[in-house]
Amino acid sequence: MRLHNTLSGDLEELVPSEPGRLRMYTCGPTVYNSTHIGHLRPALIADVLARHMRRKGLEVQWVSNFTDVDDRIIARAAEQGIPPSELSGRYINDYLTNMEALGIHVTRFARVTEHIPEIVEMVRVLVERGFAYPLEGDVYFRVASKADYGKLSGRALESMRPGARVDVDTRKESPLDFALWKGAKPGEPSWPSPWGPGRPGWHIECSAMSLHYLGNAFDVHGGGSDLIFPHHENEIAQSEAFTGSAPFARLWLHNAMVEVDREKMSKSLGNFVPLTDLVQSWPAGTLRHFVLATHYRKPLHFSLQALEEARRGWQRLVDARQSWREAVSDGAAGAPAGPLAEASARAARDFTAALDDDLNTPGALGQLFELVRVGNAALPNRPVAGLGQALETLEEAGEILGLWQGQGARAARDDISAHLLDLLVELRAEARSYRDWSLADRIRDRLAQVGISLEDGPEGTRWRLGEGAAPVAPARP
RNA sequence: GGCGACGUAGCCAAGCGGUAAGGCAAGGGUCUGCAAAACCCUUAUGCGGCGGUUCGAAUCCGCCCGUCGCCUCCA
Repeated sequence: MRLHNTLSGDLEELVPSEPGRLRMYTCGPTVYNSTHIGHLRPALIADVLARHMRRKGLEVQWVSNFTDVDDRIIARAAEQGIPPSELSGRYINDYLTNMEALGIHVTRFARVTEHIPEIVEMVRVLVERGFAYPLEGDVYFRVASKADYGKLSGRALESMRPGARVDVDTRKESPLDFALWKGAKPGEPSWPSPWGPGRPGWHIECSAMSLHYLGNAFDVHGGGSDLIFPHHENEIAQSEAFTGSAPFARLWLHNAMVEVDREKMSKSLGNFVPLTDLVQSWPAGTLRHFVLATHYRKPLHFSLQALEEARRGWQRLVDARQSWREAVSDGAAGAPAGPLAEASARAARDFTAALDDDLNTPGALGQLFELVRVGNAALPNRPVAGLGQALETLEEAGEILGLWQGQGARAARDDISAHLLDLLVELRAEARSYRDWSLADRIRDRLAQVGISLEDGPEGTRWRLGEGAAPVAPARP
């Protein structure tokens, strides 16, 4: 498959350096605040990439991180009068809970505080080789020591405006030099090091942990586009200085930002909805559909209306899957041939081709909707030739996108509630046979109030769980 | 000021040189006790603007306009 590589600016064929195994690292959150859709996007994109590659038969090793020691974590913990580890633990838990609900499974999460020795060793080597220098308990990376600094973000050293947004630290050799290690101030969490007690700077953790778990020159490194500079630029500089070889990562995958009212959603702007609120109010499949309906390199516009539209579109796919499943288990599937079988083969092929083309999830979704239209149209005339293939295609493709996430439990038909529902449907059918429309409508209306919809068809009444969505609005700064 | 991404119908969104997928919304119809769901039909001579290359451009090139991001907090 082809993916856009930020390093080259071009689409490149993704060929794992180690046959049969894809090594991937994505930057996770700095855990000082709640998880939001902006954090979901890179994780979900990597998740779909992982599912797609696994379907191709590759083993995928996906590592992500929690930056759990940082200035803001320390500051917020102090505000709240709790230890930094308690604050970071809370938000790590928040992130993991949401990822689990959304069906995103990282192979390994790495926490900075659990990899201090690797980080210290890396900094030590960088100092030893002249790429970094200690300064009053801190250690800084010497940007001037790397001739190719700026190659990821396309910047020339002299073009940057030091101090544009942050005060320049005049002690440093160059304003662009960045901290690998920060000496501890009183009361701050710290670890021993050759330069005195301190903690890692912002960028070094990703280098140390990705190299530790994945080795050098791994296949894909991903994250939000706001990390290109300085975070990923600095990761490249220090990693390649440390290993003495390039590339540190072969392909750099960056997603565009999630926006609210044409403005980036971010923790610092405060215009975000905690992901937990969304996960509680919307089906996981809806949220996945919402994010995947926009190509990862385009800005994603967040709004409740957009979410509701995503929910309706997604519901169409879920409904088709459900009615096809029922038809197949009723023995309505016909011969594995004919127009629907052909449409299924075409949809499966084009779905895969779309994902192969720079992870074109919107195009892939379009293929599924097209298949649903053809399949639904064929459904009334039984037996339905090709229905088996259509269902299989829909199931598998939906699985790669994770659209069925969380559906299993909701749709369970073998619990007490389901039996009670069947009883109500039965009683209502009796009322209908007496043409007692007011009673029939009352049952339907009351069930609708609790989120269950009844649909009368030629073969009886179907019930399904609707999705009541509680309103959730983004906070404004 | 520099670097980068992007600009397609009312909204969202594919398209990567061969004559505009798909979703949502809207209108009409079939079905239904009424609904819902489903299906059928309708909705861009047009792809930010102006030039250029080409037999042919939403797709390639140039300039301009606009939006967003980054230029040491950010996914």
